[in-house]
Amino acid sequence: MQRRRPTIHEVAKVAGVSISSVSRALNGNTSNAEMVARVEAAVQQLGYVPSQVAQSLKTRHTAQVAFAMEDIGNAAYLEMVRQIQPVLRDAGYRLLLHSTGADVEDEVSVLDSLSQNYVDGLILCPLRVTGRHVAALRETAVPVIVIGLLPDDVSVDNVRADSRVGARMAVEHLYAAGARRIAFIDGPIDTVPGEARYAGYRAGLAACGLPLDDDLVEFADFQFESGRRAAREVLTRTDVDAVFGANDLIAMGTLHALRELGRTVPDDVRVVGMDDTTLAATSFPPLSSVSLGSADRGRIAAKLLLARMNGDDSPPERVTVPPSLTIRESSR
Amino acid sequence: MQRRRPTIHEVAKVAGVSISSVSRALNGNTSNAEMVARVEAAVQQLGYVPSQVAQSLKTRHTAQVAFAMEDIGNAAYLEMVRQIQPVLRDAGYRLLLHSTGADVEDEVSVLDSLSQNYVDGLILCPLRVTGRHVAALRETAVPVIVIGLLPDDVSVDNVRADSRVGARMAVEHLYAAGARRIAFIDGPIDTVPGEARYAGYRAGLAACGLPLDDDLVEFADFQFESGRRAAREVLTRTDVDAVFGANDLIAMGTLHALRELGRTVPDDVRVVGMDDTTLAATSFPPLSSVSLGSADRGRIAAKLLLARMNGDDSPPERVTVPPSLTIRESSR
DNA sequence: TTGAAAGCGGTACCAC
DNA sequence: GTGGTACCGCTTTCAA
Repeated sequence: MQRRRPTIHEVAKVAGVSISSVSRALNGNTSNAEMVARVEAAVQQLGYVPSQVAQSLKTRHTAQVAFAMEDIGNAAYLEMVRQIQPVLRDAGYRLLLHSTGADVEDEVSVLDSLSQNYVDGLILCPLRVTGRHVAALRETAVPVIVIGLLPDDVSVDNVRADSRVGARMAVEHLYAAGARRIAFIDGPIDTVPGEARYAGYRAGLAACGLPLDDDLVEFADFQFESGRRAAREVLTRTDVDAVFGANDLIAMGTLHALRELGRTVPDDVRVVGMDDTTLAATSFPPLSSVSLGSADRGRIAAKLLLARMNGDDSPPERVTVPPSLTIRESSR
Repeated sequence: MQRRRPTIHEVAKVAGVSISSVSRALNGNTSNAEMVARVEAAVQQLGYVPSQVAQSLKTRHTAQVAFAMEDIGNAAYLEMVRQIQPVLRDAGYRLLLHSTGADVEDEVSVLDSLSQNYVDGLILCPLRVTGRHVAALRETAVPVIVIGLLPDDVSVDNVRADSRVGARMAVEHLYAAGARRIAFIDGPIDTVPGEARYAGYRAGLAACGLPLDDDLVEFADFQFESGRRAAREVLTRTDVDAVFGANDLIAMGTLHALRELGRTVPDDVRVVGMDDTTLAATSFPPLSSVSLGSADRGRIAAKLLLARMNGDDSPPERVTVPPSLTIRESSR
């Protein structure tokens, strides 16, 4: 292993033709079938593979696209990846994943450098959008699609979810199922999703004519364990006949807390989660969950990016993917 | 956006020096502090970012590493990614993920082309190892680390789990807990893990003095739904007091099948899974599972690869990470 | 120290 | 149709 790779010159020598002819034959820019055959024989014999680095330098095109997100371990991003990957692969692009690790500086540096290097396009899921993000977005050398909220004055293609409406849907569904004391376990209130989901929860209560009771609300950090703790807190503190968890992990923690407290689901307490990850379908009982359309957002972003990389220069698009509720046993 | 990027020539012109000097200043190969300052000012002013493509062509070094696996959605691979990513990033490499989609052709083509292009190294998790894999492995232009089983005569660094021993541990644990009719829901028998786990299951039975009963064995495809179906099959076909699922998804499917059939866990039937993913801890009841050390394997593979890329040419290593069993309620 | 120039491995234009 | 050659943007000798 680790042998030096043959170059186009060696292929040319073996085939007894010029490098121009080799290049043409390899790229289908010749009509001489015999030439193609000779070149291919030489390629075969040498095990030649064109250097994509050299091709990129010349063609200014890397056949790579980056997807930068907070954490590849997050199920929602994972779902996006699974949608983005095939779309881009079919179009001949490799996908490069970049976990920013929730670091804003790192995110900006991805924009600054990654976006200008080695990729033909970038899909970015920013946690928060800072002034530096905006500045960097204006300077990028390649098309960028942002998944998530973006200030209105930034003219970049943008695909967003609507977790506010999604949260409201969850509350209205629980109300329709008969619940009147609907608890809410949110993520951190100082994050974009945490804040939007809380707003949606309040909107849902208002729409149903229910009062906002602070005893029914608790904040966790979008993880299973902290969700369980927060749920225990609320469940022992006040009367509850339904719990809406701000994501599926929190809802799963809630299911465990309920079980520990001897409450049954959905008879005593109904539960709804959010994100509709695979966790929801495999939990016991299967968890109702509001999907924010991660898969759709990923697919749409990929297609949008593809169009931009193909030279589409119509005005920036702003797509909002509507949420949808999947009702399973936990709230039936 | 989409402005043309400045090149080193423009920086040189603005700074009033030659491109050689710019290059030197940027790479710390000069001792003239004033020169560095002038160049940096020009860089700042122009927003210059060196083209990594051009650098790579010259230096034959891309600062990229690929990790090719079956499906990034699989929790075990995800865990590897989370370990590999930081190790490589700290060493200045970007990680490129490639989901092969369980397609052998695709896997080989990754070896053939990706390994020779655009990356300085490759970590590969092959599902099956074919003759073509072996041939491709001998030809690679960059270091490759294989995670998973590899024929002994292939001299490539190899980090492996021991799912055979892991499966045996599961069976012995279930036997010790009192089970005598231990069913096994395997993945496809023609995959490396499927085969190894089956062998481990048989070894476990033998060690416990239990007979091998074909009625107790069923094959699924490592997914939740097919695991559930296969479990139903076995559970309705014969007498069972324990089920060992070849991965956590299959075991989760088994838990659901048991519930549908009105059997309780662990009282009627004990269940053990494999891979010890986050699913195991959040399931109901929490699932006992054999960890194959995915995180460790990922970390070790990354470090091995780093060493190889740094020129380490000692004989190929073969590391085996031992399995470990985490006992939770499902088999208590 | 600094600048000129020769590549790295391709592509594509240009004469022939 | 084919081969010679000028780049792509950078690094790195080599002289000055």
